[in-house]
Amino acid sequence: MPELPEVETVANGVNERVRGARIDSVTIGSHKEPLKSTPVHIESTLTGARIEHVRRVGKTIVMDIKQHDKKPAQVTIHLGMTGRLLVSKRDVPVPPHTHVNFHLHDGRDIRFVDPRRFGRVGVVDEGTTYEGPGKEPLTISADDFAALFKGRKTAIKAALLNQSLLHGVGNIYADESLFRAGIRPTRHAGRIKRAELDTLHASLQAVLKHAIQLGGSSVSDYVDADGVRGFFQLEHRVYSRTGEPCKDCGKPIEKIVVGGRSTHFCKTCQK
DNA sequence: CGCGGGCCCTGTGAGC
DNA sequence: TGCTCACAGGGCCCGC
Repeated sequence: MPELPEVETVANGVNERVRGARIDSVTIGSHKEPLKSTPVHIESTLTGARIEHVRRVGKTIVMDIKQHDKKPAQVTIHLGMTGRLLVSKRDVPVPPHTHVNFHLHDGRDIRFVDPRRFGRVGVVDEGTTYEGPGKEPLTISADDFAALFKGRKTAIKAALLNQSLLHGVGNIYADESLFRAGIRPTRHAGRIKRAELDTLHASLQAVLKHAIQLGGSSVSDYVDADGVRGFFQLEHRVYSRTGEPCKDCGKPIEKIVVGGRSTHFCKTCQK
């Protein structure tokens, strides 16, 4: 489901609701795929901990927690394609596909729900900090951005999706930023001129910031921590607009496969 | 090491 | 109406 703007929206929403709360206990479901750490490890790290802060690193939600007499630790929550993180009162029925349920001392739950089970919940050892696999798209400099693609033969779209380079960009925002920069998704990353990479750097940051302001993109059923849909899908210029007229030139938007993902672009506007 | 393809899952909607 | 099939915002793992 979610890319950087959606994860940021969820993390901020959950942070506002649960910051400072105490975790009494944790219920963990029977499926093992959604767990990146063992149930015992998750339970021992979370039980009795106070939630200091909830934030985003790449596409991962990070909960900073503190247990009495222990070093700070973190819970990492990756939403995969269909994951949600819901804050509910305990008497609200627990939805199907709830894999981890954090029970707060104040009577609320934080529920990790994920039908497809591509998401993951884990804990980071006390005293270490989760950094994510790559660089932050919102704060990377133009120089560092350009350096990521040097010598890479892969398509620029595939490079944008590579989380060990930049973390947080997914299929929607890769397509949207390439359209706004006028760059064809299939171009070899290493052969793109510096001036074009500077344009892409600016387009990517602008599109991500705009999407965050609008609460992310709601394609199908994405909702934030309050169950509210985002509105950035109304600003999509190419993603999921196959055959529809380009907003700039009027020619139909094309759909191909790049890096194993559906890729939308305008053959006239993107060189 | 870099890169492409297959695979993991369930739910939804298009098309027949 | 009801069924089948393709496809979905992600990422790991494998082989080349």
